[in-house]
Amino acid sequence: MEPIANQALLPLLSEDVRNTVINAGVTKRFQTEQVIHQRGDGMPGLSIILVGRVRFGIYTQRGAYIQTGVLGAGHCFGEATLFAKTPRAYDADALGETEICDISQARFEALVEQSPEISKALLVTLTTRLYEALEFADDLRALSAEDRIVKLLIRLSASGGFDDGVLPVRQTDIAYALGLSRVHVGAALKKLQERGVLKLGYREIVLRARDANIRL
Amino acid sequence: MEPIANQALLPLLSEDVRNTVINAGVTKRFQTEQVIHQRGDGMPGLSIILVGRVRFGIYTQRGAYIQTGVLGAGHCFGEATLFAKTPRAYDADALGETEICDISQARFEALVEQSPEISKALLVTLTTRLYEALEFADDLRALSAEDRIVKLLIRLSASGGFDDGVLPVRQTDIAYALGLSRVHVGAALKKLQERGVLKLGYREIVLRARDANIRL
DNA sequence: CATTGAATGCTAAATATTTTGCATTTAAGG
DNA sequence: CCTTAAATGCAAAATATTTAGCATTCAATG
Repeated sequence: MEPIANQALLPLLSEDVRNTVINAGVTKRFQTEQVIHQRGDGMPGLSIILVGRVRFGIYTQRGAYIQTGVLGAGHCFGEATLFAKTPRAYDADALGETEICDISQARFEALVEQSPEISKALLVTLTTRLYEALEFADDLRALSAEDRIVKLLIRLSASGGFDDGVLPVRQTDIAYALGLSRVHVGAALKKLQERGVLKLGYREIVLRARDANIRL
Repeated sequence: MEPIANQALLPLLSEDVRNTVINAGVTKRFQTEQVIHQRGDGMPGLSIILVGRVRFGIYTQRGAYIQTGVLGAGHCFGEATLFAKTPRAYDADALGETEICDISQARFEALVEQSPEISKALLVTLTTRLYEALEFADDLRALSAEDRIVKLLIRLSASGGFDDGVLPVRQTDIAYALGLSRVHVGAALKKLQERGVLKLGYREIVLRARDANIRL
């Protein structure tokens, strides 16, 4: 799915520091679907998405994939390997052609020492993501599946420059993003279409009432 | 429920800095159930729990209460008012006799400027909490209600010094913490008891197999 | 020690959601 | 233009979970 989280790291940094940070790391390219790292990997360090999007998730014991989230360009990941000293918590793979800048722990620590700005930016990013995660969990309980779908679509619509609210989403994407079955998503979307909230297409959804009756 | 989150802020600070921080704030006492702040409140600043526990949650449109989490002594809250510039996201109230130290935004900024150590500690706390929140959301999908209950009990058991795994929990607490109905929790607990995993009591649960067949 | 409010136990009906399986539609490629 | 893999639509059965309501047990306290 789309990158939902706001407040990416890179835009929060001054141009100078941003360049310094990027130059301190090693940049690698990944093709669509290519694995960036796996849950359990050691290699502490901060990774920054320069281009593209990265999907995070894990496989349950029965082999089902659980998508935890998607981050877009400018965002970082792997903070937990630095600050919580834990191995990578999720499998990560590229959603399109993607460039990742990896900064080793040693390099990162030197950078932070040198530019306190980095810590501040990280605090903003992480706080935003924490509260988004909490809100996501709350919504799971407070909102119906239909409402959660509408909320997701509205966010998506608000996030990127899509013409006329034509969103390039597959129903499967919605199912993964929200942790619902495809069948349930399909049924909910059908109801929403009947209510005139949106119009379904092949690989796309046209959002009619951006502000439906949903409180974001 | 109990404080689940690890890596509280205060223990991560050196004694000096910890004292400086606490002295920079205004400490208030709260009785059980007393409201500390409400969702939407302005007042940016960092709040630190010196004594007791604080429960966070919101009310849905239909009046149902959703408990988002509980934080214990040493933890901080209100980061989002500083770093994300948002109003308080949750209603907060004291779970027992509680002492909260409030540090104004101005004071906090001065402190951070003076002791970079504070930023680092905050990064550790926030990262830990972010990944706990993500894991919580994942568990919602990957684990059955029974497994989530066992996981919660094991964590609780591991967190505090309870004799022989005798946990002072009400079934209602579990229901709130996990977002399940009391009936469902009761039924799941009964099954677990039949399997010999635990023993139910009045206002308490005795955990028999701490490591059940659950992968934490 | 009797009373009482809180906590638990239990049941049945209603709702939400997943699983399975197959049919149909769509866009892309040969 | 035909073929094909992916995406969607749909239906039925199985599960999971909530809601509502009431009975019972427990412990605090007067």
